[in-house]
Amino acid sequence: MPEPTTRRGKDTKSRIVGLAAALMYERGVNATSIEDILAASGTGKSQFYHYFSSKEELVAEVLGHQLDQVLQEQSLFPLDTWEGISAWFQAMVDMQQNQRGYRGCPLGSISSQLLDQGEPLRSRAADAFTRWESFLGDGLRAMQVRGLLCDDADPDTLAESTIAVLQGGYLLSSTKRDIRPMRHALAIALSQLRSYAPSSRQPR
Amino acid sequence: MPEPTTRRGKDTKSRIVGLAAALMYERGVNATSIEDILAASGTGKSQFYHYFSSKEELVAEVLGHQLDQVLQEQSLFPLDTWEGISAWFQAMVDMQQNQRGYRGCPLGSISSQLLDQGEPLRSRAADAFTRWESFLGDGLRAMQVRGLLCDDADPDTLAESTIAVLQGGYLLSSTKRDIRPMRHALAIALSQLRSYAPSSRQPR
DNA sequence: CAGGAACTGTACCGAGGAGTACAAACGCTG
DNA sequence: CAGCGTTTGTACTCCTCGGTACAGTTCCTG
Repeated sequence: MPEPTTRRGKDTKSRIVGLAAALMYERGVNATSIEDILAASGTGKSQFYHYFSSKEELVAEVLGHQLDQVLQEQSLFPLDTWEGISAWFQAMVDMQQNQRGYRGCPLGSISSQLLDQGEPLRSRAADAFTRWESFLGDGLRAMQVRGLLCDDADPDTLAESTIAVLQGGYLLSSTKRDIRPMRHALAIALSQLRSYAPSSRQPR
Repeated sequence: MPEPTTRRGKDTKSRIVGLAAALMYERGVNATSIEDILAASGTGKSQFYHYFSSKEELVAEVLGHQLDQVLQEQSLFPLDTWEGISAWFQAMVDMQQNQRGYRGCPLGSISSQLLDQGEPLRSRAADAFTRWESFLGDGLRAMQVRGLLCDDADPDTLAESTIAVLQGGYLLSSTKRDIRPMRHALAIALSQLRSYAPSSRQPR
């Protein structure tokens, strides 16, 4: 629990979190032992328990790390234009199929594994999703101000639904090792958003 | 691996699978030990290893059991009418919030936990989803024949997308312990389906 | 160049869980 | 009722993994 003060300490701790995130993303949270992480990061147990009181605490930090990753990737796209959103969707499809090899959403896959891990972790996962959504919600709000989105659209609800649909696509695509469910899910999400564009005014 | 021949044997095996399914659904696959299952079902280890060669084989059977449950629930609704689909969606929302206490989709939650459990289980989960989808796909095809769905709609793709959106709703709602994401996701799924109804003919 | 705090190495402990051994009991068939 | 395959009870082994103990090293500060 003591935060590292020296450069060396900070480096060690962040190396542990980074490697833990990568391994847990690949193999799953439960299938990743502390010792795996320490071996991969070239550190010893005493370092680990110097910075983390338990595995649970590590998982909490990994969750935050994954959220940061997701937000960082997302910040490459201007989520306050239709083109930006389309590009973001397309990029997620490309990554899932190429770099990621159908391993799912970096945030979603870990979150789903925390549902049965007791209360503190579950609510942290919920917070992570909410923060992700508010990023997208902010973009949608900006579009609303500029008249790209109807005034009666609720940006936060739209954002939440979009992330939900996205997660469903990730799950099916990971399970089937087939990019199509994700592509179709994102197409649905986009058409849902677009149905709130003032031009294509359909009654819902 | 020997299938039980006597009534007593069949009963024991199915009791094990049923209890295992319930416990794994509640606590997660990894958090459910063989001994937990045996204690709950009042059986001993020798029975277990008489009927299953490993925990992995048990999990495979549990997956099939959950698929059966889902298909059985679903068969209560006529999935070849708009009313039937609406009622089915509504029932899932109600169950998730009441009986199930936000524990997710009986099939989806276990499937997501099998992604990192190696190849045989992952592909079995994929098959389970596919079989679920074809159930819905059959209903949509029937609607198509009766003119309730456009001819240019692809029932199987629509079914897959619907299940994907549904899973995303389940995940967000379980994580947040809030029924709204699931309700909104299902609303999106329904409006997506309805957009293929001949009456409300919008270009996509 | 002390001296102490931050950091690191290594050996160990205890719990739990998957899987095995082996013997006993059941129940159908002849 | 004798015999044999099916089913069941119990005790045990082996191993992994989270967590602890304790000693050693680094490195900044005065």
